[in-house]
Amino acid sequence: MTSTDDPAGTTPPLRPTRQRRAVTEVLESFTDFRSAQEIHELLGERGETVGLATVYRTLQRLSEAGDVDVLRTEDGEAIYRRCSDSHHHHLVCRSCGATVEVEGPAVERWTRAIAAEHGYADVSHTLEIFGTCARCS
Amino acid sequence: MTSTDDPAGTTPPLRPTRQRRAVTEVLESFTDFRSAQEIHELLGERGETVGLATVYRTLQRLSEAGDVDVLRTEDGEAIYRRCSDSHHHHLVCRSCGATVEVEGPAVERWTRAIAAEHGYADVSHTLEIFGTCARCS
DNA sequence: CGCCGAGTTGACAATGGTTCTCAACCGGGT
DNA sequence: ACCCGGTTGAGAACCATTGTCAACTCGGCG
Repeated sequence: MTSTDDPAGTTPPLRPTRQRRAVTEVLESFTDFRSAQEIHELLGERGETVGLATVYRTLQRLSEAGDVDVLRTEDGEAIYRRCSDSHHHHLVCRSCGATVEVEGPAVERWTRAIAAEHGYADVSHTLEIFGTCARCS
Repeated sequence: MTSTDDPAGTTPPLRPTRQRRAVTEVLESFTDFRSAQEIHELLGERGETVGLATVYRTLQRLSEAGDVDVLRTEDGEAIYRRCSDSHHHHLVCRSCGATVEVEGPAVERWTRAIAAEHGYADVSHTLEIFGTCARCS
């Protein structure tokens, strides 16, 4: 739809720079989703100097390449995490934010089936459940 | 966690003004998701003069009240639609954006069950499936 | 019927995440 | 060592969304 195509096959070279390495390394240091700005801070704490713009650009590349998953928080912020950890979803309380991590083989199977049915390959998905927790209702 | 509480019980009165009526009417005129700005334009086309800020505020109230569903586009824009249409999810091609609407009673049941199991009430969820469509792979 | 107070509105400023710009820089093939 | 194109960083630019605040409206009351 945009110009994200790649007639040749793979995207250009992609040079392994200090900054890119730093970002992918930090991505290894946590397993949940973090915003670009948080990642930028983590880099700072590590003593790595990487421009915020670069963090955004790198994260963008990585997500295009399918190396990181991207999600949007309720207020529109983008959050990232490296792909393929124990895959799970979140059950979040709308009013107090309490979160429970849940798994469901059935859903995993279902999404794969649906995707296959429509000819989609290399499937992934995001699923968030919202509700009011016992304490808040 | 935020200040979205309501010690009294229900949110204040909520006056039925021309603007609010206009917004809910426009919401009836389409069944898919539209951005606040698009809704604002639609209002203009209808000859209704409603401030953009008011559209945002109204949409916010409506979503808090559970009268409209909110979603985030991939680039962080919020899109709205009045609730309770045939509930469905999207299967999106990562590379060309081609989208298919899919349904799955099983998932609906599963999310409700999981939520109940953890004591969460008033459940809703978001689910997006990503993959590479036949044409792109 | 006119008056009043709280809820609402609209024009505009302010926010804040994300992207763009562009000159300086760096990696690596020759 | 040299060059060229990909990369970076600082800051400006974007743009959706929210805050501000004086003017306005609804609806109950005297």
